Amino acid sequence: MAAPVKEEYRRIYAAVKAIPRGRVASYGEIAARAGLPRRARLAGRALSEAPDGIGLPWHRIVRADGRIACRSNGMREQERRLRAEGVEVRNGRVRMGAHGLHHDLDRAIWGDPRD
DNA sequence: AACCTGACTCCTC
DNA sequence: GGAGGAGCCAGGT
Repeated sequence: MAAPVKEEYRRIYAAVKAIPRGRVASYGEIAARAGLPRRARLAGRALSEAPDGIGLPWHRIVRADGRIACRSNGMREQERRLRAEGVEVRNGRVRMGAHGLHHDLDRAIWGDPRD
């Protein structure tokens, strides 16, 4: 028997929750981490339908180019939350090179980009 | 089923 | 860096 579609959402939420504080990831990256390659849009949809009460760090998800994707409200809030955890946001844009995932190794070698 | 839309991404110019 | 277009997948009408 096939699992309900919600299962895909659950995986995406898990991937989002796995993002460390002060770090951001793109929709595509989240989808990939959830075992759903090329489903960036699904990640976006999943987040748009995500209940607020489950402690999901939705603000750590931005577009691949580092820009905040939210069309309607939430954009301001996302920016505020990111700054609150040390992520540099400028003109609704995040420095992916500095805060993106898969930079853990670089950070260990070159040091914290925020220094 | 066709058509439209969207918290996406990539390429070209 | 912005504009246009194509590929992408899921939902709503």
